[in-house]
Amino acid sequence: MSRTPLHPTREQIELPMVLDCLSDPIRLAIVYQLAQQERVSSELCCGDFSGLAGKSNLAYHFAKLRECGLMLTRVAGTNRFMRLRREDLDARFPGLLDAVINSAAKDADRLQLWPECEVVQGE
Amino acid sequence: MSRTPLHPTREQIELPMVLDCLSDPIRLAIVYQLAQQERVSSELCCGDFSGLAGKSNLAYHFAKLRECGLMLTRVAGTNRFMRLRREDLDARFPGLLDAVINSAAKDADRLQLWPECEVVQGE
DNA sequence: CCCTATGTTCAACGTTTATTGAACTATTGA
DNA sequence: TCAATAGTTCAATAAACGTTGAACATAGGG
Repeated sequence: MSRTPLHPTREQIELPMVLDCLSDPIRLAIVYQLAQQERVSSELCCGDFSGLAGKSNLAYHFAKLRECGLMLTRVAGTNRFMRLRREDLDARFPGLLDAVINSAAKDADRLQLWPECEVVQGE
Repeated sequence: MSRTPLHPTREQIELPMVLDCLSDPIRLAIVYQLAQQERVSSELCCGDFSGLAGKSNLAYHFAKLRECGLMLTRVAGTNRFMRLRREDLDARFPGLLDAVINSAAKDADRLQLWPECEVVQGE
């Protein structure tokens, strides 16, 4: 198990890859939930997304999100804590992430985004 | 040849499909060039994109762009004139199209977007 | 009326993608 | 030390995707 997963530098983040990454419903849901966590400046770990797909399938989507530069993974013991690369994304593509997240929020029921049901944390 | 291609209604436009459509470099270039034409409120026809790919490949991408609700095709004689569905997209996903187009403009060289070279019109 | 220009449709192809379960690695706590 | 927990990696599969060329449809100009 590699200790610290590879992430692209800010300048290596490419628009088509980001859009492709966001176009998958499961990955969009992950990004959406991470965006909700931003507001309380906390992180989520893999297990918090178990409502979206199976473990190995989630690992696949996490890798995609990491490789395209959308999120950052921090290894802490047996957990992986994740957060959006907000600053890098806003610098490279101003307004894009917010537009996507707000659009997703508008269609939350259609996209089956119910973060408040899945994300239970705080204990 | 069907007289008027099918387009989704405004409400049928889905975020993941739009993002997926925009994630292909050729389609992103098409959308980018259509956005440039918006500013002089004119349309482009298929032949104007011949620098991007072969005819049948372009037809494939045009169909995708139409089916996901990104653009509108108007049949006029032997030509097809196309334009962005700006109003519908802004209504469904506020700020998204502009964010994508501005981000693409920032990376114009990396994405090989050179509309002023390809799009020669006005005669 | 034919010929040309414009664009679509179709079949074929190789590639990439998402999803699954099983095997694996690493860390923590008893 | 042993077992449980958290997550990754791998191989296999089926579906979707992008690209190509050939055939086709349609409209307009000589």
